Amino acid sequence: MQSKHKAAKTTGAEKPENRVITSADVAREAGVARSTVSRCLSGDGRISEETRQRVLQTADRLGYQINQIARSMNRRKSDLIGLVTSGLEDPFRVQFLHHLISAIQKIGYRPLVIDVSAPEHMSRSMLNLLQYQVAGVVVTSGSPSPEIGQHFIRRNVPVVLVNRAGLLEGADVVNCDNDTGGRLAAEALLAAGKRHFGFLNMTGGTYSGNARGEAFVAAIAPKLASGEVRFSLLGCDSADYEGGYQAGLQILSNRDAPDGIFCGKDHIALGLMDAARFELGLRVPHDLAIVGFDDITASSQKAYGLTTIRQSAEDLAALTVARLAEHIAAPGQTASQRVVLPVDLVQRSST
Amino acid sequence: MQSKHKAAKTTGAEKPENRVITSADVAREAGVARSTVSRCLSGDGRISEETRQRVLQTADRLGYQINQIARSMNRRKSDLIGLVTSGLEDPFRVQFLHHLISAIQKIGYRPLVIDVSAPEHMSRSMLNLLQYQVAGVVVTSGSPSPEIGQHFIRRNVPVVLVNRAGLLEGADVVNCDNDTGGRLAAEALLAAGKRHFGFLNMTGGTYSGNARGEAFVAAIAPKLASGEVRFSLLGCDSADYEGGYQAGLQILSNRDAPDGIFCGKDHIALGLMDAARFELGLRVPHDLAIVGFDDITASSQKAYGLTTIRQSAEDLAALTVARLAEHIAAPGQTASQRVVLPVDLVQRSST
DNA sequence: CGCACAAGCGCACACGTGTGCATTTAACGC
DNA sequence: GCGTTAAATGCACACGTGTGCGCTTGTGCG
Repeated sequence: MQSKHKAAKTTGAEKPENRVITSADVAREAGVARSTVSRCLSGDGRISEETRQRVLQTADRLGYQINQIARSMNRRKSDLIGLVTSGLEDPFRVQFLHHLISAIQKIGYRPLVIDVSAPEHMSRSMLNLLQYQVAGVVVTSGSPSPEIGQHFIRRNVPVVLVNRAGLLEGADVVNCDNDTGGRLAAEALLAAGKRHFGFLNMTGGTYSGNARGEAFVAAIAPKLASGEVRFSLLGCDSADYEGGYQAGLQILSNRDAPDGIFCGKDHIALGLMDAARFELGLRVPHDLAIVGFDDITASSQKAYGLTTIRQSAEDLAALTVARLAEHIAAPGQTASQRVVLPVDLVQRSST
Repeated sequence: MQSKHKAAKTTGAEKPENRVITSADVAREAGVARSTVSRCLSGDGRISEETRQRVLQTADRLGYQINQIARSMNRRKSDLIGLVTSGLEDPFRVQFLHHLISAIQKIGYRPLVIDVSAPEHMSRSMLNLLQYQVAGVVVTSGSPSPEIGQHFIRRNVPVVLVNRAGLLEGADVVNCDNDTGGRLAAEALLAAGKRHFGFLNMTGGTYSGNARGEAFVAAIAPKLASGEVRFSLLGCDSADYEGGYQAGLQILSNRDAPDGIFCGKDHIALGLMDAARFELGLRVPHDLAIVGFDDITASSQKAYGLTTIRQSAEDLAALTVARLAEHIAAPGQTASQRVVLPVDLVQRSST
């Protein structure tokens, strides 16, 4: 080994093509110590502008690429941010991730995606993130156990939950305003002149879905009590187009079906709408008014024109990264926070 | 420093909560050398089953998580696979990434996503991947310069291009069968009784788009020469719904518009279809037949029913990972390969 | 001209793991 | 019982970087 190194040195630039350039190479070439190179790169310490320029220029000339692995090793912290998600099937989540990845890169970090489609592996997968010395974690799917959360807090790794239940002690939570959303949906359906309401979401449902449904019911509670309106809790098997479609076939073939349905997610609403229009011959919104939640891109397409509660994926991502950045800037000193993203009603042709 | 360590040792298990468990802790606890722990974990070497069990059990009990950063440092190779993509706006790319991430995890690796929405940063961003000692790279967007590719080949890092031009010497290429796709599209439109064809894709276009258009033209070339049919090359500003929609408004308001249009991607086709149906009052497929490419999930929804050329995102991902796995198993010894994924026509109501 | 002080720089250690090689232990044959 | 062999294990170095601390060099003041 040692002799090999010496050989490489003595032969000079004979076989440079297969060697990886390290900071030592840059130092030698620039005629300074390796530590000086390091200080130039991190902008640290007391380095003369002249030396600094020379080193940076040399590094560039040699095509030096810093070894992030070695740097992470030394710092005991990488510049990776773990993204815990359950696949890319949910269109809104994709939109969110799109902006999130972009925002993470913008603050100089890299996203490390973990797919936890199998919920039983959730704990193991999240712990695996610690193996990469991640600088932070964003959870967009699944509900991490409090025990898992402790591991991250203990290591001062900030965790942000997005549109999830805030069970996790010490974790930040970024949520859209489900309460207002549910209320706006109720108002929209009331304004459309409907009187028999339904809330359709995946059976069992998620935290967000349940919160939206409860807010919806709370908003119509007075009229419900007076018998002025009716309400049915509806369920579907999956939280997507197909789930909404199948549920629509079943629910709407019933003679006493609701005429105003609020769906927990847009994708479900689109399936419901297609079942109503193309299978059961219902007119939307005349026979059935529909309100969704999220405002995914498909909802605004002419073929649908879904009235929905809009939450901005971009703002949600910005808030998430802002929380992370704050924790990273002051490790262990920033109190966890709960942030709520405003929503608004987007009126289209389904109400 | 040294004294601090000693203090921690002498106080024993007094403050274990804030220390990160290393393999040395496991070794001490299990009464073996640290190297033995390492050998147990990697399944390497000659370790008695008894020792092995005891070590693994101890590791589990202490909640030991191997430090991947340190491991990568030593191996000079991480278990990360770089995913070069340009955002998550294209639905088919999202479907592909979904399966790709899943498949990558299944072979024990982790995806590191790099967003190269700004094409001018492509080179820099790809080179940055080398900083993480990635085990491989998948390029799903942009066209890396040959010069960049050399850096990866030199380091024996396999690169797979997916549905991209195969300019990159030494890189593997996984493509869907654009030629057959273009031909099938032509046959479908001919069978629908159309005679004035168009090919709509983003102006300038991508490698895939151009290949599809050329194959389409080639398939109708004889009839074109005999004057039996006509052909127009159409363009739109963006490769998405909005692009197809705007192009549709402009193209179809023309009196001499095509009555059978093949689109480079489904998403464009959906926009075109909506413009035709809801803005210009055309009947699909009576007045205008449309064929797309990809078979994204939205295309099969009742509101669209788009006839399209289907490529399987899942198979595409499987082929991609298979190529990577082969290169990783035999570094630098596997010749680069060009793989073609079959496509087929999915007949729906738009033809 | 001598001394003090500050700025710039280099030495050497640490991070946690993998692995070649030497060493120890156990088993077996004569 | 001893020598030989193979299996099991431990030692120590290497990977590339960040950084505390001490050394060198230059400058200004008395």
